[in-house]
Amino acid sequence: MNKNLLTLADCAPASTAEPMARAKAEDISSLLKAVADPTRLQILAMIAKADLQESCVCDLTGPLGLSQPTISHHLKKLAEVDLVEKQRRGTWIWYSLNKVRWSQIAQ
Amino acid sequence: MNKNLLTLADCAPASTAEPMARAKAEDISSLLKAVADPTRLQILAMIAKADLQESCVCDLTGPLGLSQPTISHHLKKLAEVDLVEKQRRGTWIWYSLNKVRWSQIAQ
DNA sequence: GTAGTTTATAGATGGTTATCTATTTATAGC
DNA sequence: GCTATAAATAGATAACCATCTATAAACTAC
Repeated sequence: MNKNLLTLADCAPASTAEPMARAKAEDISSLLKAVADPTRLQILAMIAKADLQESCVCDLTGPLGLSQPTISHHLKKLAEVDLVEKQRRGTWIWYSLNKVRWSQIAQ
Repeated sequence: MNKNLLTLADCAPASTAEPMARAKAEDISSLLKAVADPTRLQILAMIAKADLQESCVCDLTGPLGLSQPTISHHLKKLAEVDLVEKQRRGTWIWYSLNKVRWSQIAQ
């Protein structure tokens, strides 16, 4: 591909390099997908601001105006990519940010 | 919410703080959604590695194994959030990373 | 055990999206 | 003008996903 002249050369790839491995792209994508939801961003922000930086499901339903199963669903998505951790204490389950994971991501 | 005792107190929000504004969460989310696709990640990586760090649509179809309209669709998504810029030079349209935008995002 | 509370799961539904084929638009060279 | 090529757009389709209601599971207190 000639970038200097406006000739109609064949449009061959500019680089012979392989594209980023699909598996790696999908790995990064799955992490980003987990965060690329406005409700989950709000959940993460709420956990970060909460006392002891942890929240239970019932802390989040009211302020976010969503049902309990919906909040559970979002927390599960965040836990699947290790962005949050859960810890049961009695009746409640406390969700917190997985700081090891977050510092990894910050690279 | 009492975190020290296992009493069945009412489950009031731990913090009286408002959740992150929905509009802000949706803004961030739309940017992340644009990047949270494996094909678009591959496209960005290919542009970054290309000569002069720019690619045309036909540079990408072959290596990624996708049709021309599909690549155009993905580039449009990336352009909508200003992650890539387009510049026509004759028959081809060259896509490059919007470096101002990327450095903004790096914060 | 029963009753009450918190969270998870199952199933349904409407909206979004990644992909394709077919077509149109824009440009270059004749 | 006509032909060829690059990219965008339109329309269709299948997969995915955020949300709900209803139900189950786990735990506490009695």
